[in-house]
Amino acid sequence: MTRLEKALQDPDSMKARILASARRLFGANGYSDTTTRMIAGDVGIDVSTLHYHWGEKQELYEGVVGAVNAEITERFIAVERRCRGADVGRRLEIAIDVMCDYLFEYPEVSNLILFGYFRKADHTAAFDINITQYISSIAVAMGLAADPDSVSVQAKARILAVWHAVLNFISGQDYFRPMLGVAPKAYTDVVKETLKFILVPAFSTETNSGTVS
Amino acid sequence: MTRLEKALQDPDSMKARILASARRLFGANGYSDTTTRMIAGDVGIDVSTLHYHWGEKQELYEGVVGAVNAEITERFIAVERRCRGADVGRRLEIAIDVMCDYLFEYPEVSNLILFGYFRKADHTAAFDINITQYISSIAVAMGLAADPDSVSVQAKARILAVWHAVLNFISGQDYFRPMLGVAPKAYTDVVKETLKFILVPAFSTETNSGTVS
DNA sequence: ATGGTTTTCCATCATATGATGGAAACAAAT
DNA sequence: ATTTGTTTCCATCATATGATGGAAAACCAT
Repeated sequence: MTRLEKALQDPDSMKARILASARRLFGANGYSDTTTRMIAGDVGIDVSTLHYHWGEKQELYEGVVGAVNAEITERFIAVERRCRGADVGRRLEIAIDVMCDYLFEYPEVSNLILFGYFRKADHTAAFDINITQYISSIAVAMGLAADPDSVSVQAKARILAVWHAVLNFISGQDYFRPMLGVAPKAYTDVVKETLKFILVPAFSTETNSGTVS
Repeated sequence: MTRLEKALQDPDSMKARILASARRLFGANGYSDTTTRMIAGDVGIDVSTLHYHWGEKQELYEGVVGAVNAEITERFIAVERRCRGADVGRRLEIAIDVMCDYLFEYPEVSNLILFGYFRKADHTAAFDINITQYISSIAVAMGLAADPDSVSVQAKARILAVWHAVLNFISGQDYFRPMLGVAPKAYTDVVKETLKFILVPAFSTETNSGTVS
């Protein structure tokens, strides 16, 4: 194993440490409000060292997005596995619990996804956390469609609504928690409860075999 | 009426024209990615003319937020008026229709609200579009609480979830519409339908007099 | 130890941006 | 027409930021 290959895997490597700081800061401030000097300062290195390892700022950002994308894929697969055999209501509860736990643990992920909605930059390739690719498989996992190619517009839209509700509660927590007047720990429970309250009846009381795109 | 007073009311006044451009551009790009030169260029004036009328960039942004806040207040009052006498399900439908129509017409409003969630700047006074102040009155208007002072945490959280679902579908429309593969006009209908599908059953099948904060 | 490779930092550049001073153009009242 | 007050633009400044070259330091196999 060469030195370069090692650097890509060792979580203590400089490149990995920069990535970790970048992920946190991009998630907290967005792309434009995060400077390469901020990230370098957070790691405790000079800005030129950052450029040495990652090249342009955009490449670093793409590195962050790529890592987060891989993580999300992992979680979705975990949800799918845990959903097998359960009915629709139970599947939704599992999905809400797993994704809430993940996103509350890594709130920058939620921010990065939402930031992507606003970026003017071309929404191509590795620069966005692309939820598109997951939607259909989630619909199948939730029992809303038989196979990924025959998911109705309605089903896709409903998945999106669920997903968004989760994201906003996470990203807006500093905003909403004081408004609700609950402790940080209680907030996560309120969020889960609210999501289940809203989503489970909607998806349980219909057959969802109605309109097809 | 002095010249100054006139300038504040006339929508063709330079100050008003700057505000209109600023609103559109801040909404499209966010605060940091919108430069005073971009706004001035959009109006067709020099950047110093912009500063002459509005002072610092932040004051201009606060002007935008203030105007949008006033507009939103107006719409909420309209919703409340149109809801009187209807049952919970019908009230939700009215609220969804009115707010969707408004936000689809002025998508920058949705963006400005969501941008506020991320801003590190102190969340005080005139700088945020502050949804907090509306939540309780909406809960009452929707029939989820008897008076604004006794709105449960759960009811507030549910209002938030509804509100967010709307905002995300608007702000993310360039992102989601292609994914759903529907025409722009059809998209608004899909959004309304989806929101109603998800929200109405949840709020109709319970008494909502359960837990109180 | 030595020589080559890799990594890190200092100094610096080019550009973009928020902001301002002052001159010129314009408007309005007398 | 002259004066006074307002508005607009040009030139400019100070700062922040992305980025790079090159010297110094650290690392590593021999």
